Amino acid sequence: MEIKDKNGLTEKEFLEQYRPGDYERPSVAADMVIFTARDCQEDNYRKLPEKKLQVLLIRRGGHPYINTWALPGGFVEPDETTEQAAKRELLEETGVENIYLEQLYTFSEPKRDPRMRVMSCSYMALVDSEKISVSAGDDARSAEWFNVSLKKENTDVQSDQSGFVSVTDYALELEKDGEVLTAKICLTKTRTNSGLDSKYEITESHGLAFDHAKIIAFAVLRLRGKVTYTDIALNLLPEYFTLTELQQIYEIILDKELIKAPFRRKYGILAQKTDAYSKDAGHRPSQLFRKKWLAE
Amino acid sequence: MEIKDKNGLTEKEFLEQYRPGDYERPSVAADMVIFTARDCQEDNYRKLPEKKLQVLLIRRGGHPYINTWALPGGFVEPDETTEQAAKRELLEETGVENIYLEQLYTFSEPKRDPRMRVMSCSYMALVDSEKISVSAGDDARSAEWFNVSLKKENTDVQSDQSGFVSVTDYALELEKDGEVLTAKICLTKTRTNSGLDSKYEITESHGLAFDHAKIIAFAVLRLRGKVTYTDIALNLLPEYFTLTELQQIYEIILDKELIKAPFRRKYGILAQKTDAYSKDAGHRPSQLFRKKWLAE
DNA sequence: CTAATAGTGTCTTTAAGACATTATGAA
DNA sequence: TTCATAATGTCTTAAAGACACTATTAG
Repeated sequence: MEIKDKNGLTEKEFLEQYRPGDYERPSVAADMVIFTARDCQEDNYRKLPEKKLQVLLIRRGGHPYINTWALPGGFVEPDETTEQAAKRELLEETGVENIYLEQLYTFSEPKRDPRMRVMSCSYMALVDSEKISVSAGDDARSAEWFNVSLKKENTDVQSDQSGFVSVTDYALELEKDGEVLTAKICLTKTRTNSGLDSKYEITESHGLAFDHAKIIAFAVLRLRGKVTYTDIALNLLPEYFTLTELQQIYEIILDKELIKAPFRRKYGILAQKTDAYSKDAGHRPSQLFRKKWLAE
Repeated sequence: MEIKDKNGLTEKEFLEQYRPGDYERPSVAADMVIFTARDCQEDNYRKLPEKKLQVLLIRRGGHPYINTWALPGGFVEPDETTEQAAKRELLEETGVENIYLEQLYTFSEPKRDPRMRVMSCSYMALVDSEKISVSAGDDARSAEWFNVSLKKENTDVQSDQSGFVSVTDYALELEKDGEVLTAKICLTKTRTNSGLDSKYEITESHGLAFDHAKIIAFAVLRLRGKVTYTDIALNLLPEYFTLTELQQIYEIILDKELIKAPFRRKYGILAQKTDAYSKDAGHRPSQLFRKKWLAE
């Protein structure tokens, strides 16, 4: 009981005679925003090291955007999914496998790459600093970790009867050993009666290739949005950690200080007590915990 | 002060001589899950009409998947973004413009289309039923609204020291005038110590083309996830509505009953009182409200 | 009057925010 | 002993859940 189409072909026959048309197709790349959280040096032996949120960038050796910094990524091969491409790139770039990976957004502005049309299916990866340090330097390319800061600069809301337009400017700053890359991203939300337009625009970008400032800002905002209602933050911690470290992770992602007691009440459920303690801290030792992922 | 690359070319010279390689590229389509919420008939003159969440599907007239139902969508043209393609298709399919549109996910399994490689950049659109009824039938193609139901069937969690595997089965049911399309989607989350894999698989699909059951399930879950902390639900309502209608929208999205008083406390802020009232209701009339979008 | 929804009051339970107190170990 | 962090107690405030009560209309 094969169904035939208007040309009298079965599905099998149709597929055998099918030839793809010769129209223009885009290239598709998988680009990654790889985050980690790392301790900075602390001069005072009593003080805990401060943590910084970092992102991995690669120095471009050729045109376009020569000598600027870009997100790791590469083209999706014919026989792999975008996710497989991202995992492959991640392994090549950092030597790590089996880490948290989440698709972010597909950027498709026709002119985002001056060479030709390249869509970017972007991913966010989270990796703990211990894994990274093991495999650092596997690749000869100059990949470097930059401290990330994304701050809301000002918001302008104009509303009337049928909706509103809100314009928010974000300042992105990436820093490594004194080298600072900056960009400004403007998020415009236009809301009419039944209808919303959300548009990210790069208004300034220094030292970053393509539209990667936008992708990084998007990733930071996604991470910020998810951290309070998921267990995503655990992915930035090594196997054993203290509750203060867990809190530090939240603080660098949300870019604000949190109060200890309620933090532990809320997020303590993400940690499983062990009977080990931190040592040589210059103050009272802290109990070590392991990850306790939320079920769901 | 033009920077030259290793071949001594400036960026401008490089771009002028650049020729894209002749490797295989995927086609990219924009597919849409268009939701609306519509009243069903009610026999009892006293009772309020029940609302149903509906999705727009198009009957396929040719191979592959002939005579099954598919999401509206089409290929992305060389000079447009995926979002512009989605908006164009939306206008062609439903005659409506200027509605809520949100990118969902890019599906890229190499064999998801048996003809050739087609990536699907999927979008979710929300439209109020009044807009739709005006423009219904613009297109000669058989596009129809199906009632949607997505239910979690059972979850199996196996956890050990280093993580867990959770397997959840969802049953998707789409119904129109007695015609029922069904599918089962299995969501497997594999969590190892630092590492998460989320995989959607279609284990059964009757009457739906391609991997569209997966895309629809993804959209319903996204809508469910966002409805409690955004004002997204307002997009499914016409200009004037009652608070009970607002509550009905939440109930059909979340697929559970809500209690009136706390619902109004929480979501009443999304509505602006007018001095009009509903009429001919067979019971006490209700005050009409307009949308009051959240600032942010 | 009746059936059904509209609209609001309030009690209980739970969570969040803010701050204070005590404990502990290395130099 | 001192400093800085660890760990926990508790008071206040705000939100969520549950349910009850009164109001109002068409038929």
